[in-house]
Amino acid sequence: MAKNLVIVESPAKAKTIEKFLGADYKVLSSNGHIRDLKERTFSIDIEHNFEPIYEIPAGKKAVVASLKSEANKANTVWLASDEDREGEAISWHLSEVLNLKNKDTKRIVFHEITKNAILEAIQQPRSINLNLVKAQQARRVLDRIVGFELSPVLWKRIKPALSAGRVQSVTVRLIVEREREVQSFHSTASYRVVAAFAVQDGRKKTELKAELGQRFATEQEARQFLEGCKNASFSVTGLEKHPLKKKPAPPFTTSTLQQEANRKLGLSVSQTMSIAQRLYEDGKITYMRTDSVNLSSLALNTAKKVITETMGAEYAKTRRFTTHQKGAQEAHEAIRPTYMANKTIEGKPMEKKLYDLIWKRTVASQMADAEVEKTTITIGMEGSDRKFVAEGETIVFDGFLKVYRETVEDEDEQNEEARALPTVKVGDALQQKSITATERFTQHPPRYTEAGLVSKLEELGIGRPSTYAPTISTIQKREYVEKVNLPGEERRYKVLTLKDGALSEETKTERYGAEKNKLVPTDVGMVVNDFLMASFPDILDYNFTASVEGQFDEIATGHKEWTQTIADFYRHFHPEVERAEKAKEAHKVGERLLGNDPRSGKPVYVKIGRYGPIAQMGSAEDEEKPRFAQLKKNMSIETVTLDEVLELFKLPRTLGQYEGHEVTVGAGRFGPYVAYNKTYVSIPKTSDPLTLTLEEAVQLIQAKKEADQKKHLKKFDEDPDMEILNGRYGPYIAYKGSNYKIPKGKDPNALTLDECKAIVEQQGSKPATARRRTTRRAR
DNA sequence: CAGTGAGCGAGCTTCCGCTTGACTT
Repeated sequence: MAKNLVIVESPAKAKTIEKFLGADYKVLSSNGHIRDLKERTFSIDIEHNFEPIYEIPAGKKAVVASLKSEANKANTVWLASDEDREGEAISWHLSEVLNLKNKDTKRIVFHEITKNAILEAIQQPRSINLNLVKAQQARRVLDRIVGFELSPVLWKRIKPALSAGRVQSVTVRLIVEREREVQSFHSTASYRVVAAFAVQDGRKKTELKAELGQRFATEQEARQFLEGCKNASFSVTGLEKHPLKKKPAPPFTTSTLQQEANRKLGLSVSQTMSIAQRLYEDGKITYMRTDSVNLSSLALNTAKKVITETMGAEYAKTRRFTTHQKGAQEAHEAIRPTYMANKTIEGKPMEKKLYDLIWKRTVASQMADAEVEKTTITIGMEGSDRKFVAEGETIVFDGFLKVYRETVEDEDEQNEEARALPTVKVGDALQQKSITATERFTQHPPRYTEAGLVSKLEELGIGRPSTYAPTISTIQKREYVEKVNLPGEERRYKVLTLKDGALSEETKTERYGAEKNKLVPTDVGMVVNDFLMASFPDILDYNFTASVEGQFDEIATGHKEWTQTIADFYRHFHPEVERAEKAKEAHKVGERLLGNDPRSGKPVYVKIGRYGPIAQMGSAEDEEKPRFAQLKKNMSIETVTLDEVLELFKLPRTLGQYEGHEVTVGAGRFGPYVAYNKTYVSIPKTSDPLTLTLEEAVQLIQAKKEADQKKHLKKFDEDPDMEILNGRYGPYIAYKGSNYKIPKGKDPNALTLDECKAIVEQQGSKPATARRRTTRRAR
């Protein structure tokens, strides 16, 4: 029997550590937190000093039970959760729940999973830091208060099932504000002038391209300048060379890994995390949720060895990086290969690629600076003080660039690939080959990618490595933002070319502003954001998290009582909630009056309805009930016009009678449809619901009837619930709202009721329970 | 996956941070 029980947070970590510690130690994991505020209810007793009401979530009962029994058997329990606020709280909850207070219990910490680090930690046990635990409790309670008091206000004032919180609401704000910047951006044009000169470089003829140091605001100025160049002579007036050193980027943290995996491999934030998780569980990389750029001494040494052996000693340079990020807690190492000597691994293609990225980034971070010579050639024009400038780079020593180059997001054409320039000397006369002035446009700021957003959040100190991916998915699930591909637009631009003494003009077209996988706010996102900004400016402030973090630090150092901090916050926050809840305006939040219907004179609004953005004609006080119409996908509350909305009210239309029933055309959740005697038929995209005739509608109805007949293959008189249907994917069994697959090789028409029952029995009610679980989780 | 189609309405919804697991057709 093991005398010692060590409890860590992650099972993969437990496995590794057990190997280091030997037979006297059993290592188990808590799988993160084992206790939390009760689900579904507020669970903070405001009246009694904000006393939290904790519970062990259903999913954690089994873990807790097995920890309890092992703890009872052990002589000493070592609490080895991470060394940060959350980790300290995990240890405290363990100590409470497993009833360890009267036992020999020791708290230990380590930042890296190496044998030395762990043996050292065992030598330096301490007790649980209760101030740190209180700081975590304050964090937890504050988040619950904010989330559970704000969200219901949104249900009441905007629409049900929305949510707000310290992290997610600010994240949405970033996207909304960026979108508004994009929308209000006005592009301006200017003319960029580039000259190509013929140069004799040693024995070969080559070309030197240089850009005029200034752009022209108008075509006329550009034209004038080119005219002036016709007979001008050019010569080299300046030649500067200076050495430049480039340093490698630090090894990966969660956010930089997400960033680079997105740019280099096209992975989404959550894809990156799940692939990294597999690598971690296989023991191939260190922990993937970290904000630290620190590497263990073991890693530093082996990196040096690998670099020296494979590339030469001049390529190695040991570097220690330090974190400057706001709120970083550095409980783990940076993300790195566990064994630096493994340049490649076995695994699925994406696992290999992500590993390769991590390996290169880590190794590069321990390599020498790259040495570059930067050359700047200035070209003068006789009789003018305008100058052309050419910049070039040559690599003197590649250093870390041999292994890894960080991708920079950079769509600006000015920064062309740095290249070597031909050899010239000051005074050389240059012959012009061509000079062009090209119309260029300023560009709006780029919309956020998922990874770009994470990096912004990290910069602001909002959220943690473990929550970046979930936060991004929450705001998409709530439909505050969506990931879109924007095709961009075409535009025309002018090019003026001076060649062989003649000036010519050409108009070209280009596509611009195309964006892939970018985040844009929905109508609901914008309305919710505007409402929160107006009612809770403090919570939505980009510095809110940083400022409460400062207070949590004071609690952690024992300078403040946690209940006092929360009481101070609650005292001014709660009245704001009550005010925002009560404020009874005549119209709902986010409503916009577009004008009046020219036929009825009734006012036409757009707003957020229970099921999303809608248009409303007439008001609730009118005798006649108002009419509603759902906005189409591409419409936005902020920009839609009265005429566009009036189109929507042209449905439903009545087409006439068919076999004694009224035939109407409506627009529903799934697009336009024909309704007739309680049956509904979707209108195909090829027909226009506004001009559809009665004859065409009847055709659709008949086609649907036929399809329905084919659909019901078999019914059983003894059990009307059991049916064999023909679906899009072939025949299947439908029974009490669930569908079941017919086993291969069976003739669906020959099935008996008993056989069907057996199939239902065999496949069980699994599909229904599975579905329920996924939807529950989707909330 | 397999069908869906109202009317602004009860029910119920929600936070952040630690960690993995499992319905696969």
